[in-house]
Amino acid sequence: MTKGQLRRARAPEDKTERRAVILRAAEALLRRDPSAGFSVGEIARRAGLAKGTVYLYFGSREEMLIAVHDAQMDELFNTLERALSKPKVGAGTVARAVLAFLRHRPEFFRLSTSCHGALEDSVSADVARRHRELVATRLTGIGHRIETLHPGMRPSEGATLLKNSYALMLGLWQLVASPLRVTGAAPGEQEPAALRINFEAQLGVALKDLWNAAVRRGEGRLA
Amino acid sequence: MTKGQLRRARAPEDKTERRAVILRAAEALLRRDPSAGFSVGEIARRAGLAKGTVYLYFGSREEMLIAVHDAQMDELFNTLERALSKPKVGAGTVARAVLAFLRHRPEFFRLSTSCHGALEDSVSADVARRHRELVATRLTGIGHRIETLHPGMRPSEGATLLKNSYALMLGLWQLVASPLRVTGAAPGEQEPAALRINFEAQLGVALKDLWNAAVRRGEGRLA
Amino acid sequence: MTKGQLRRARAPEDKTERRAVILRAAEALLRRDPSAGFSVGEIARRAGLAKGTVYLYFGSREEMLIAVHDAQMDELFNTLERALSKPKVGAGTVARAVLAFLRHRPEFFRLSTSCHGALEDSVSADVARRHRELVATRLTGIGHRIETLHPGMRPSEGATLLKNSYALMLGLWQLVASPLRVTGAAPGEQEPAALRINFEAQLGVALKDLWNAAVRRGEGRLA
Amino acid sequence: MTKGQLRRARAPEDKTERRAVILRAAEALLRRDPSAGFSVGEIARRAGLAKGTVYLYFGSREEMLIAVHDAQMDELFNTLERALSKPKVGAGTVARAVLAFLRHRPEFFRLSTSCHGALEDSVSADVARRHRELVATRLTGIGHRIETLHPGMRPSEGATLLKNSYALMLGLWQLVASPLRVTGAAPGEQEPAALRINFEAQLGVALKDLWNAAVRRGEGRLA
DNA sequence: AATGAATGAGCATTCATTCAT
DNA sequence: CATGAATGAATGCTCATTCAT
Repeated sequence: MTKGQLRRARAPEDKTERRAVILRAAEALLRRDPSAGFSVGEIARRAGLAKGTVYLYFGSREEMLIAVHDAQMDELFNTLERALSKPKVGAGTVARAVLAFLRHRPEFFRLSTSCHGALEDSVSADVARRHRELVATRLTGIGHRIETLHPGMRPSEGATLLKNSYALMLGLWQLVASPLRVTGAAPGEQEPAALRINFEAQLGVALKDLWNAAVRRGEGRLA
Repeated sequence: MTKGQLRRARAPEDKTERRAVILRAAEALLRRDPSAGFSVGEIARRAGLAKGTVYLYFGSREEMLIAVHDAQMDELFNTLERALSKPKVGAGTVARAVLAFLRHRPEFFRLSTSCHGALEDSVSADVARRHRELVATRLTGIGHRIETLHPGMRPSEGATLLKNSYALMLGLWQLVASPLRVTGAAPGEQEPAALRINFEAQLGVALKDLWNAAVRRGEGRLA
Repeated sequence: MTKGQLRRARAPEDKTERRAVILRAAEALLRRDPSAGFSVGEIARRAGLAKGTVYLYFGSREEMLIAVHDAQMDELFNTLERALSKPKVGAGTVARAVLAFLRHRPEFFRLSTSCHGALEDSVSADVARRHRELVATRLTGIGHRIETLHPGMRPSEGATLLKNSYALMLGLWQLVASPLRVTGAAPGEQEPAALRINFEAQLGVALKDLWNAAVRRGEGRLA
Repeated sequence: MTKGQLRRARAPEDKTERRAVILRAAEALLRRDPSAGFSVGEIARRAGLAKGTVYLYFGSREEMLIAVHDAQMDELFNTLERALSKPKVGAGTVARAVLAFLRHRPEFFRLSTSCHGALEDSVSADVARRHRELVATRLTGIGHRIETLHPGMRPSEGATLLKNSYALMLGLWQLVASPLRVTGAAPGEQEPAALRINFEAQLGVALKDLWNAAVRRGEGRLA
């Protein structure tokens, strides 16, 4: 008495597609329902698959989360690369690009945080390594591009700048952006002013500070 | 079926002490055993108490975690204040102070991350508010101190600088510091170079960039 | 650091009073807060005593509940005796008296039900016996009175009539009276008509049926 | 860590059967071991299933109890219907049928009492409604049958009679029947005579009283 | 390949009862 | 006598994972 049962994925491309369906469902769940813990069961339901099927494509719940995260990071890196190809790039351009990305992927940092936990305990060394290599490769690549744009920069300073920028965003999000939609905030209740900041504005300014400092350091060496 | 049973905490000081014992146990668990999920049972065991006893001092597991976090944040803020009272403070001084703190509290950011999750769902609005107020108060206070040290700074720019600094640390930790002790890292296995950075060095530089940029902005206004 | 600590009950009458205070608190709790399970802690709180103190006066939670129940049964029996002393008693008089009692002791049957469970498992044979003897004594006494009023009745038929009456009330309450205030009954939601009866009216009629049948049986013998 | 693991219930009939297995286990537990609280764990053990499996078939412990109760009520109602189809039915026939039922389902009223409590707090409004509708439907149906048998009866008087009968049984059971098997009744120990009644005899007489009174009321109207 | 029933370890939480103070 | 801190067994429930079909 099997139910709707999707067409079986026989060809490799079908399998890739099936994998993607699951990832999309996971992403959507993360985005849509912040509270309802992302259980495998719920993800399967949204993907229109049975729970067991998910395990044909992912070794564990955590691997799946990491796969979603990897895909999103890839998107983010692509966004960055596009931004950096524009003429007259500066911290402003980059910040705008990133913020646009975040607006469409509001779950990005939540997921990032979850994955970080997963990488710590429940994931095979292999999966963890693959993930880190992906990040490293892209960081280095884009870092080089930045170094090219700013001749005085030393090798790896570009990647460092990127890491700092990413860190700033992630930390800032955790510190201030997310609490805004917290705990059914009694109507009329307010965040303390010291925390009630404009995530985007503050991020923009801080990114510029990091970026300009790095650029200037490079220019200093040239002079 | 009484076991060892600690001396009963009758006087208020005793109770405060008992509370502290639990918090210390939780802290230690967090620090020592990164994998073993911090269950109430395990914390109680380490505190030498029965599980039920913990619930005499904390309304729920999450409240307890938040209390640990609050205490650690307080420590961090105190560290900051001490650093800021020194003559000739600069980003370097602050960075050194913070790094020293983190070396003794390596679990700090893991806990911070956990609490962030807890604040999102499982905690009473009241507890959440109290926590945020604590943070806000200290941020504002220390922010003022910074503003005083740098006359050109505008009100709240000090707190903003602090938040950015905190965010940077938190994000950087999540990005690079913690993975270093991951999953029984197969001996000989190496982090990709692009990630295998010196957390402390990078944090120091980035903090300085943020700090100097803020200071300079202030000085610009004075001139 | 003992708190308000009531004056110690030294004299026997003080002890009796202390016992009564606890019973009253338990009763009030039962009456007022139908949901909040009657925990020993809550009862102690309402009595203005510490939990341990309660255990000085009652061997266990169940003993306490039974004591409350015994007291209430005594009241009910007194009510009955008063009703039976009136001229021209009939089922109507009795029913009215009982219903008046229930209106002031709406928790009566809930408690009765609880105690029944307690008697089954968690109470010492001694306490159970004492309880049953109390009931038996009063039933027999009042039964005799009824038999006196209706000359044709055989010995013990009075008590039997009483037991049937009590049973009818108890069962009817459980079947229909209590559900009326159930589960936040969605506004507009209605009990099925077959259940939505008037407890008092139905009880009145049924009691009369039992009563008249018994009386008539007696009269038949006389004729 | 798979144990014996029953054959999986794939077809709907299998699932129904599995559900029934659980219900039977719960029933048996209720019947056999009056003391051992009916925990979900124990029921699962007796059903030869894992705890989690039970939750595939019932939303909560209370839902399960209510399901058992519903099934037993259904049985009782069927018994009643059968009794009422016999020629020359009277209270005696009905009483005998019911008593036969109770002899095979001695746990019936204990469960009834438990469910009553559950319906008050811990059950979803939906489940509660479904239960009450079941009862209402059957009561009305059988009530009609009674009304048909006794032409003078008014609509709903049949159902009322049923409710009174049920109430009488339930109350009588609670008052006298169950205590008989109490707390390891010290050998030689006796119930007080006033309580040591013959449940069946007393119930039979009282039911007849109620029944005859109702019937007579109808006949009175016809005359 | 896909399914989804079954599993069972894991965990937070409650509360009657005890006993040191 | 009174207190209330401490206890810890008991229990309902979740959910990632497995595997028979």
